[in-house]
Amino acid sequence: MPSETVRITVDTLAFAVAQGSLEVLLVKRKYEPFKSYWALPGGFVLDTDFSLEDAATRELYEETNVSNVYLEQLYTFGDKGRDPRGRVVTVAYLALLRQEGLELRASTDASGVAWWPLSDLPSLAFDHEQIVSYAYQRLKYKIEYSPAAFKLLPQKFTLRDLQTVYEAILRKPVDNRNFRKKFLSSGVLQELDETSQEGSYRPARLYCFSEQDFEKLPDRPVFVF
Amino acid sequence: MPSETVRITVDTLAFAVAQGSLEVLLVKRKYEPFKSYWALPGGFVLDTDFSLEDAATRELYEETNVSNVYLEQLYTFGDKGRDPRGRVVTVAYLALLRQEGLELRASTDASGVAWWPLSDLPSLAFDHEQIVSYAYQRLKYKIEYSPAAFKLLPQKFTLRDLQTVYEAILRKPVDNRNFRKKFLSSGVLQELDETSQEGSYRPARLYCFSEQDFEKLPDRPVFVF
DNA sequence: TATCGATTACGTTAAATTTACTGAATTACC
DNA sequence: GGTAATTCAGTAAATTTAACGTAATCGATA
Repeated sequence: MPSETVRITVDTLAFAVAQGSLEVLLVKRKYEPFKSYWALPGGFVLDTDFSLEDAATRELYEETNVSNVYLEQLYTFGDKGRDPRGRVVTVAYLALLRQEGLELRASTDASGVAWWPLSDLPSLAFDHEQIVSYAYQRLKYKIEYSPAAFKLLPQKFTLRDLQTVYEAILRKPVDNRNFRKKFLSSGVLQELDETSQEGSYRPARLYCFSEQDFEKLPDRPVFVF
Repeated sequence: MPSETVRITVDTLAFAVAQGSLEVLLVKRKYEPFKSYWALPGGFVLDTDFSLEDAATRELYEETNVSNVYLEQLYTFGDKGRDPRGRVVTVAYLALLRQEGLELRASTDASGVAWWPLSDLPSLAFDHEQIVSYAYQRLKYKIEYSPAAFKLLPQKFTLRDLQTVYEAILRKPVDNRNFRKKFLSSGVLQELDETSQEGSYRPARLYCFSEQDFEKLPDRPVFVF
């Protein structure tokens, strides 16, 4: 009665913002199916994985050497025929991180790992293009009502850094002054005593994100631009 | 390499509003595990199910005789130990429907089907209580930015009917006049030439929902009360 | 047939928020 | 000491929200 053999994988779509552009982390497949295609890092859930998120964390680490990142479940894909090897149900995860300090390293069953700009992706294995667009949609909404954007920034950042993240994700410029006003009046930013000298102009104040103050906000979109 | 045997089920949490109260559809289990506990309708994904949503639709029909309802994927639960029979990954679905015209009928492996008020549920099998609270959370947000509430109403309805749905889900009274104003000015309601006589007072105008006009709205919360 | 209770339906106003701006302050560089 | 570039402070009109008052319409009642 209980169905044929169904196998479960977890795939992770990792986002980061680099030089004002939104990028995703991909691995190049060394073997069939979809040999030499780029794909999301991921793989089969093992007996030793307590949770699906644990599995996603482990696979991300094994396939890219990336660890310690924010993860959340995205969507589960299970249509017949999405994997030529048989029925495979994939639980997709969304990861948000910074590129600095990473040492990308492909596993032995991959021939490469790299960041790709979302606006210029290669064609992907399986139905991974669908996962990418689903994840991007989610991210766009998420930065409006959650502290998601801060997962893409270092602890200390300037308002310009924060705005760059929003503009990269929204793909449109936002009004400098209204952006600052909305964030400063929201109370989620803690002003630090440090500044950041970027160029031959006025240095920008550094801030850090206050999780506690964020909790006080209503849980509906507050960072809408 | 590809893990132990993992089995996949789809469980559906069906919501409806009856007499101003939000209710969920449950089935009573006839066999172990969790014999005689109430649980969400659902079961194993079969080879014949093309998609996971197809599987959810089929299981809902087999276990409760309910068909033709709105379904959307909710979340996937896969922690070890959530099912005593072994590793079971459950893809949970959210269903929205009306109770009128249904003929609930339990399958042979269940000893009952019934609507339960969300505010007064029995203790549930597996981790189904977690699924219920996740679904309720989702529904609460969903009626703010999506036409979800209309899935719980007949084609023709009064503004009072609509308000009752919102109040049942939000669990709080809403200002009558502001509620009407917001919906009427949103443009998603088409005024009909009919009225509904409910009691010994002024009859209420009937409206229907316009999907097209809804599409024109910004995709952020517009029905917030 | 006039009044009453209940509910639908329409408006009004003050407060809060959003949007589109003006312009000053600070830095490195020449 | 001026210039370019960017950070940062603020203002004012337009829009939206929140909290109300009140008229219109029905069946029931007397």
